[in-house]
Amino acid sequence: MQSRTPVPRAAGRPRSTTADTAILAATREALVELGWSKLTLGDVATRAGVAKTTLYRRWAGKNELVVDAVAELFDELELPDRGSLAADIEGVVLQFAAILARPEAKSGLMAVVAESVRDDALRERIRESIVDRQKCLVVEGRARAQARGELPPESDPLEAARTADLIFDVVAGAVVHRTLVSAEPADENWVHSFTQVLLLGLTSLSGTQKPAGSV
Amino acid sequence: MQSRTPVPRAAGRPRSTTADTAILAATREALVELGWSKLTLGDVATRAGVAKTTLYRRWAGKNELVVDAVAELFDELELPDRGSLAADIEGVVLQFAAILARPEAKSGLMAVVAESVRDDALRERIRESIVDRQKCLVVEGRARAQARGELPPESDPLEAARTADLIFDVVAGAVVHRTLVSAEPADENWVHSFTQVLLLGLTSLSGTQKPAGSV
DNA sequence: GTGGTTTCGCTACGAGTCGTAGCGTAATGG
DNA sequence: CCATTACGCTACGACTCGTAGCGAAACCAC
Repeated sequence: MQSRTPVPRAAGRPRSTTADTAILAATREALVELGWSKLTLGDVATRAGVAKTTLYRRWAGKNELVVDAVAELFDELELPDRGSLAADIEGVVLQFAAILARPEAKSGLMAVVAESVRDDALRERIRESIVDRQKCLVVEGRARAQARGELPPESDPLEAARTADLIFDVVAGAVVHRTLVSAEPADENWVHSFTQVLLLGLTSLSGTQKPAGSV
Repeated sequence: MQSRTPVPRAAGRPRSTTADTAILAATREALVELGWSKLTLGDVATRAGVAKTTLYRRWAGKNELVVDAVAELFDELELPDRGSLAADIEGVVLQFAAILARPEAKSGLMAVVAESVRDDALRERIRESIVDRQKCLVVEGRARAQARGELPPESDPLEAARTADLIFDVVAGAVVHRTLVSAEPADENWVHSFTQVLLLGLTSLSGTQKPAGSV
C-alpha cells in the first residue's frame, strides 16, 4: 500500500510547471524572431526568465526542446464530421496548412526533421508527439468514409495500415512541400484541387476542373 | 567589341576548378559522416585539401555550400519514355527516391530547406538549382501523356501551370515525407501504390488492390 | 520545528566554431 | 616585367556550447 502521495511526488522541491510553459513559449517566440539556426538556449532562457542550467536539466539540447515547443502547435488538430470524405479531407488539410503557415512551425519543424536523420531517438520523439497524432486522423477519416459507404471496407488489416501510411505521406508531404519548398500558401483553392486529385486521381480529375474561386 | 577573351577571363590567376569539385565532394563526404549540424567549414576545407579562406571566397556560408553540393546529386534525374504515363511516373519517382535514399541527400536537403524559411536568397538558390529542374520533369511527363491521349490537352496555360505545380508538390512531397519523416524506403511496392493513387484516386483505387510483390 | 531531498538562479570556465584580416607566394594576361 | 587575382597559412576577437560549483528555496516525512 502507499500513503497519500504515492509515486508522482518524488520528494524534494517539485519542478516549476510555470517554468515549463514559459520556456516552451519563449522557444516559439525565439523561433519566430531568430529562426532555427540563430536560436540559442541562452537566449531562450533569458526570454523565459529562467537560468540556462534549468533548461539543460529538462531537455538534452536544442533539438528536443524545439520538438516539444512545436508539438504543442498541433494540439488543436481535430477531425469534425463534415458529412462527406471530401469535406473531411478539405477541413483537416486546411487546419494542417494553417498550422504550417505559422512562422514558428516553418522554422522549427523541418529543422528537427532534418536533424532526426542522424538521431533515432529524436525521430522517435517526433513520431510520438507529432506524427502519430496526425496519422490517427487519417485512420479515423477512412473509417468514417467506410461507414458512409464512400470507401469499401478493408478486409486485410495489414493492407489497410499500409494504405493509411501511404495516404498520410501523400497528404502531409504535399502540404509541407507546398508550404516550405514551393513557399506558396495552401489556401482553399489549392486544398480543393488537391482533394480532387487525391479522391479522383489525375485521369478522373481531367474533365471536372472548375473555375477558381467557387466553393 | 571585345578582344579574344572577352568576359570569362577576368585577368589574374583563375580559380581552381579542381578545388571546386574537391570542396563539393568533401562537403558531401562530411554530410555523410557528420550530418548537417556537426558539419563545419573548417572540416570541409581540411578534407578538400584547401584553406578555409578559399571556401569563404566562393560561398557565403554553410547553407549555400551545401545547396550546391546536394544539387549535383540531382543531375542524374532524367525522364526516359517508358511508354505509358504510369510507367513514366514510376520510373522518375524511383529515381527521385534513390537519390533521397542517399545519406548526404537526407542530411543536407531538408536542412537547407529549413534554413530557406528565413532566407529568401537561399530559397531562390534552391529553387533554381534543385526544384525547378524537377518540376520540368512533371511538365514534360504531362506533355507526353497528352500526346499519347492519356490526358486531355490543356486549354488554359495558366490552369495547366497550376496543375503542374500541384502534381509536383504531391509527388515530391510524398516521397520526401515517406523517406525523411516516416523513415521508410520508397521501394517499388510503395511507388507502385502511390502511382495508382495519383492516377486513379482513392475511390478508383479501392477495387484494384493487388497483392504485394507483383510487378 | 528539523532533517533530507531536489530544484533553482547565478557565476565561471574550457572547448570549440565562426568569419575576417594580414601576409607572402603562385598563376595568369598585357 | 608588371598588374591582377587566387591561394595557403596564421592569428585573432567574438560568440556559443555544455558543465561544474555554490548558496538559497521549496517540498516531504518525522
